[in-house]
Amino acid sequence: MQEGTAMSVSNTEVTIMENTAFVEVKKIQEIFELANATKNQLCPVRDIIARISDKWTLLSIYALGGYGTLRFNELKYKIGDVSQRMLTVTLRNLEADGLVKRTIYPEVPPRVEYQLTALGRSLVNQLTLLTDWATVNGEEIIKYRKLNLNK
Amino acid sequence: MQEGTAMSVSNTEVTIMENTAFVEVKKIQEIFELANATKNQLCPVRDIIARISDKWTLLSIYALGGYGTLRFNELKYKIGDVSQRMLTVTLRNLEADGLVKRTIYPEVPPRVEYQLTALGRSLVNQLTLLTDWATVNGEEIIKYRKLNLNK
DNA sequence: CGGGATCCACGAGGATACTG
DNA sequence: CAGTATCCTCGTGGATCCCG
Repeated sequence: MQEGTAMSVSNTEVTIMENTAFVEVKKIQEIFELANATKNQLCPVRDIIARISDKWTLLSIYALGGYGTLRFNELKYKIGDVSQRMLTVTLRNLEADGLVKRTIYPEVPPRVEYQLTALGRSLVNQLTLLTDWATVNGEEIIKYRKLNLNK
Repeated sequence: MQEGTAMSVSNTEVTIMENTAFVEVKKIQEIFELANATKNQLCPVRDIIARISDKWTLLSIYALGGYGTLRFNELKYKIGDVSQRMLTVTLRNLEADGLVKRTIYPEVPPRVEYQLTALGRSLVNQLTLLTDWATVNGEEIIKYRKLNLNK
């Protein structure tokens, strides 16, 4: 653990392997090494994560994942506190990324329906796992947070 | 569940079930209904997701997940383009949430080491799945994005 | 109804300088 | 080395009004 970094690294890896699959650790290291090689560009992954990690994006994907097809105002109502502008911007981005399909019905008054594409649906499955994690561990995090608030 | 949407909803659910497990869809719907009942508070989940979806938070967790134990500047170097201030803020938040452990060695010059807690490591496993998804589908998203750029 | 366009406030986050 | 403190910029995102 002191100055000989070679030994401490291998010790660290052993410790981590107790809780994280070794192959996963390797994968992460490769991503960072790739990022170093290409000078501060954490491959498209970073860009993708940044995009979907947006607050309204996440909620929009969830809503469409949970309810299938929604009109603009239905979606707005489901999310609750999103402004009309931000929902529009969010949906346009999702459409441009091929995650959401937008269908316009040339009626009066106009009707527009949104639904996830196959790509979008495959993402929901991943995000659901993350939500499960947050549901299970949320309380513990809140507990820590309040604990540190008193310091 | 509103006026005449009962039929279209069940049709929609059938369509979705082809690609998403029914139990997952139900879970999402319950979350949104809970959010409605409690007036615009998507339970702690939303708060947690918002917190970890921060750009530097995500990268810090990944770096610590991939390399185990890192000193402040090692971490800064791995991430690459994070400012020293934002890394400090990010690590303080992660520490307050119980995801990262901060160890100070009272030496001169001072040495501070960061590593994930068990809670943090369990999160890495979830995030890795998300990264896998981004790795597989990243190209397709970029493709769509460029396609729409020409419009 | 489902947006587009515009204006503006505010807070995240970068740059710089200093310190235990 | 690992921060803290201060200042300042710039983009996100809300409010408002208008349109097809």
